[in-house]
Amino acid sequence: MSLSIATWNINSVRLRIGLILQFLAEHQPDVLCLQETKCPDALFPEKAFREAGYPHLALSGQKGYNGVAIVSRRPLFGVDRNHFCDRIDCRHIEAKVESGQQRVTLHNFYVPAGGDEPDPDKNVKFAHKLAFIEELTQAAERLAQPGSILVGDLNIAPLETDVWSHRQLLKVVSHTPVETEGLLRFQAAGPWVDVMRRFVPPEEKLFTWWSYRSPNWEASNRGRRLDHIWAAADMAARAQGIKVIKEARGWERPSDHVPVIATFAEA
DNA sequence: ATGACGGATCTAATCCGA
Repeated sequence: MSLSIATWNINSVRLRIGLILQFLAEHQPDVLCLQETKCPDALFPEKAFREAGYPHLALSGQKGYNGVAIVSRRPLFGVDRNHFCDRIDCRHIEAKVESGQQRVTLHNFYVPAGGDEPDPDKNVKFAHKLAFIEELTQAAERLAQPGSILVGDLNIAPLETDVWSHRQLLKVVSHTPVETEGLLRFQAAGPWVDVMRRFVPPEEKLFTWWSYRSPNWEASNRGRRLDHIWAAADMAARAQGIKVIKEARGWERPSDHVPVIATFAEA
């Protein structure tokens, strides 16, 4: 038996409920963590998930922006929402799910994008992003307890091979040194294991996001790895593999992010 | 060669994403 966890920045859960149902039918993850749901909880398409076999929901949504959700085939326990940078902006939700004899804690994050200008003195959005990562680092020990998995759109591509051109993206928000070093400090503070890179060597390019603005996303392949699955050491030891569902970028009216699935052996 | 797009919102132009 195994536990499979998927993460997907869906860019509107209501607009793309059809694509989500297709993904769930094809890949049948036990749990799906969504970001950018852009949907108040009262309007979440609960019925569609229930009918697809995912009746257990943990929601933190708001109108128009941000929003995270955990949908599950298995019951969810201990749902909680953390807030960062003194804002209530629906960027974290956590829940526990039964896995063998234990309960696994899932943290689902949507880290601020950070705007265009990578200078915190000129751009308050970038300052917010850096402060958010810093607060996560302060909370790392609490978040990364044994039995924990962290997923989500972290909006940072930390390794050189996490972007199509390391050199050309060094001054582009998502791959600047202050961000990548900050994210790696947060990871080390857990410590968290980068589960995707356990299975895809760091020498190999690996992307989860391709801009809408490139008409020819597949041929030009100017992607970035912005979505991540991390695990505490005990869970990382149980990781069996990951899948990046790249074909989802080519579906009708797609999200600009694709789903990532990780599978863990049951304790 | 970082936008040529695409989403949500007080449907029209604006904010946002990264």
